[in-house]
Amino acid sequence: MRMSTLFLRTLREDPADAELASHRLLVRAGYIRRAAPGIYTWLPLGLRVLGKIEQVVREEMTATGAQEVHFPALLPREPYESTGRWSDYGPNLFRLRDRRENDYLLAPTHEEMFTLLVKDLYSSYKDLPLTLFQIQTKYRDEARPRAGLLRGREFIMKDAYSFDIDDDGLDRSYQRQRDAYERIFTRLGLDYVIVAATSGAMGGSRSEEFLFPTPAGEDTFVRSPGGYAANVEAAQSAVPEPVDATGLPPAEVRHTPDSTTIETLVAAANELYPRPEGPWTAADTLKNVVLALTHPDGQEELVVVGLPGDREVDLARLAGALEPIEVAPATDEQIATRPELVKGYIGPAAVGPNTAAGDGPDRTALRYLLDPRVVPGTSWITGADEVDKHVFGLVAGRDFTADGTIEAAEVHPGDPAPDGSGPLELARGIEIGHVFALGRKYADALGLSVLDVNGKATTVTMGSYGIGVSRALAAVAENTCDELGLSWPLALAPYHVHVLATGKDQTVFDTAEQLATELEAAGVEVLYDDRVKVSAGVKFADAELLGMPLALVVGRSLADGLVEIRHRSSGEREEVAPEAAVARLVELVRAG
RNA sequence: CGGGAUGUGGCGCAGGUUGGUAGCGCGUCCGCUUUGGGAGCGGAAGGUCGCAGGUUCAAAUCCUGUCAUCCCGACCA
Repeated sequence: MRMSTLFLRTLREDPADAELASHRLLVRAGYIRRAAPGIYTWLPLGLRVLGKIEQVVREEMTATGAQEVHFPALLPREPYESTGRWSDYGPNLFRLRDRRENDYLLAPTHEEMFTLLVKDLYSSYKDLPLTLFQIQTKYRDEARPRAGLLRGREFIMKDAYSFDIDDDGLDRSYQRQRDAYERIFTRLGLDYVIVAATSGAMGGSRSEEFLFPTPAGEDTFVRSPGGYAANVEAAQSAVPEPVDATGLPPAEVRHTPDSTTIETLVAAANELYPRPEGPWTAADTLKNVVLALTHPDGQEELVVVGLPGDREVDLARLAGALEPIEVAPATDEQIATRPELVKGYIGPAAVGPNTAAGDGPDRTALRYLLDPRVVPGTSWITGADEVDKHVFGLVAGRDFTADGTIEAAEVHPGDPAPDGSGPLELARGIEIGHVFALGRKYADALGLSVLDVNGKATTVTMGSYGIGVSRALAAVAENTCDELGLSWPLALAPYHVHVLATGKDQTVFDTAEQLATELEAAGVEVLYDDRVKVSAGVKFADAELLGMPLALVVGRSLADGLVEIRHRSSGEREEVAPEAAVARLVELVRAG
């Protein structure tokens, strides 16, 4: 490609609406243009990179035995109605009407369509297992698109779906996809972390996310030195051993005036009831928080969650633990509907356990759920269900029990991993892939079954596997760029070698032209900067901004019989004779 | 949906408080000079100042409304 004719305009200044390096540089380097919030146009250079990423994904998917199909992005309402997602997806779904007032949507993901397609064509266990995939444009009307390609409203996604007759088959299909994902992200040169994820609204047995670690990421995850890793929403707490409570004094109700918060309670305890072994801390208190749940059928329920006073409720974790039930802090009005709840002084005595509560139809009973760290034998200061009164030395298991445990407390850095693999650290990442053992939810909802060996109809079990392709492109850019510009790995770069003719000497241009042609003939992808009247400085700066992994500079040193090869990522330079340049570059390109 | 900010040639911005012929840098076009780190000089094109009302002799500027975009949060694959 000759730069004099390439459809490209680089920007010297950062676009005002771009914050993140990848976003800024992809726009400045002329790879993408914003068309609408969260919606981008692919320019020639960007499209070449996108094509290469798609190709890597396609090759690895095909290698697993998956077959490529392509669905429309514009879909009718009915299939999404039958799985409930027409309404479940809420405002995030792009909806539209045709001229006859029929409802359509721009697909946010295609589970329904894949399921129906297989139902349409297959009906025997002999047809399974089957894995299909597509690389498709997806649409989600995000409340707040941001960071360019990293979180768009239109984005390109590879989605694959496996269909198996039984759970063992699903396990194998899942593992095969998971392995392929590791190969794909390795080939893309992307750092990634595999974390346990919540199974989410889709239900299912097993789910893992592939995260690209970056401070700009929107997911928080935890990991331990010993290898435990989980999305913070799915992270399990390390549960301590029960403590022997024999010999602990009986609980005692004490006067604690104006102590409606953990902070004031600890202050009151230390002032009025100091203990010899050191001051009371928030960790000695048991905080009971009232939450309002909304069930999918619209019913509301209040629950009380008890957790150590040095932790806040993490609503995202709680929501993850209760999905698809929605969660919100209870309002004062809601708390007032239960006379036994004395705000600021709520204790286990009033709320738990309630044998009538649970998953039964009676949601008027107040459930009491405990943080897993509140194990039998631990002793707490907690509310006495009376204004200005707290109870000291209330022992779990001896003096109170609950209706169950729940992961609702925020995770702190340094908390032990649940598998004993060391202290947890918290980090941010962006989801670039998700593998998901769906099970039979969609097959059930849409009636996908096949006849088994005995001629009996059996519901198919499914997995779904996504990769954010356009997001991965941005992640690679983010991962590799520097202050000068983009810097692509050879496998993804729009062109392998950027040939620069610098100077005004005609022989420079002739030589550069000839070398570019020879490189192309040798199968190397070449971007040749043949622009005349453009200074060397401009060409160097553009080459660094555009980020081809190798540059061949033909210029000043040509008079001495030398040309220069530059390595974009390392900054390394080597000088070779023009006759040797092609062979050397071919060698570098072949080496990867 | 809450909080904050911003809308002025293709891009980045000034001007606005004090109303009076719309400006700067980059980019683009023409000419000459330059050519290893985003060149110089001279000339040129390009803007209903987000939109709609209002105040005024006169509005980018003041008032009212409205729309849009970005950032933080909530939410979210």
